[in-house]
Amino acid sequence: MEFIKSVPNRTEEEQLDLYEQMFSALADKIRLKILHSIRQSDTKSLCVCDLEELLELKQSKLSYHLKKLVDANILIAEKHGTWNYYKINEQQIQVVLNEDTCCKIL
Amino acid sequence: MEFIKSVPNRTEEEQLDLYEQMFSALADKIRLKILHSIRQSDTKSLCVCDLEELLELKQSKLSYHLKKLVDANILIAEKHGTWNYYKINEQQIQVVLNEDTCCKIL
DNA sequence: TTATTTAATCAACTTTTTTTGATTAAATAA
DNA sequence: TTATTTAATCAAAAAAAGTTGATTAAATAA
Repeated sequence: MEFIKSVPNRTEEEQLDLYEQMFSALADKIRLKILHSIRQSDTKSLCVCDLEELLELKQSKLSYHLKKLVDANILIAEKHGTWNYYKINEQQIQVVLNEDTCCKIL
Repeated sequence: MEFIKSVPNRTEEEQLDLYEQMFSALADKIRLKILHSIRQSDTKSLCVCDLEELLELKQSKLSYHLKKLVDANILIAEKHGTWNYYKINEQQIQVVLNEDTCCKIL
């Protein structure tokens, strides 16, 4: 439960933290490939086991990288039964990248 | 893995390397502050000693971070006598960021 | 109930990145 | 010439990020 409190504007330091986290999340080939794979998928959403096959990476490694992207709010996780599906948070990615750049990269 | 070829004659793996390097260069508070300082300066160009004063960082640390930005082609170095001036390579930064994002961040 | 599947998390380890003070080099001034 | 200034580079240490196989938990199937 979140109450609307007088949340002060983000300080510059907090803003910097945010951008640093976003860029860090994008600064890795595996994570760029994950985003690209999700982008190109039919449902715009993939589970860990899909990515395991597609990228030929082991589960624990994928979970590690997925967490980085979720923490940066670039991916959103949705649980369906035993599966955990990940989709791109388009709004968040556009905080940093414009649509063109986005298309070019992901 | 298919990327729209903005830069011809590069393999997909090379493209990924390039974006990884760009994002890595931006994924650091000190380096974002360096870019911001240069952006806000009168001449859009600063030397190491200017940055030493502005950001209160020691010379060797600054040189390390400036090198990262130069290697990623985000900064351009110009030697004038004993001084080394750094300016932003606007074209390169726009490979990743659009103008709005650029203004928002730097 | 137990067995299986999916995926997060953990701890140990490896690799990469960053920091630090010292050294070096190049340009200029005395 | 020597001294000074500016800044790159180096090597050692510290810190952070990434990898790995094992364990755990939660959902579902048998």
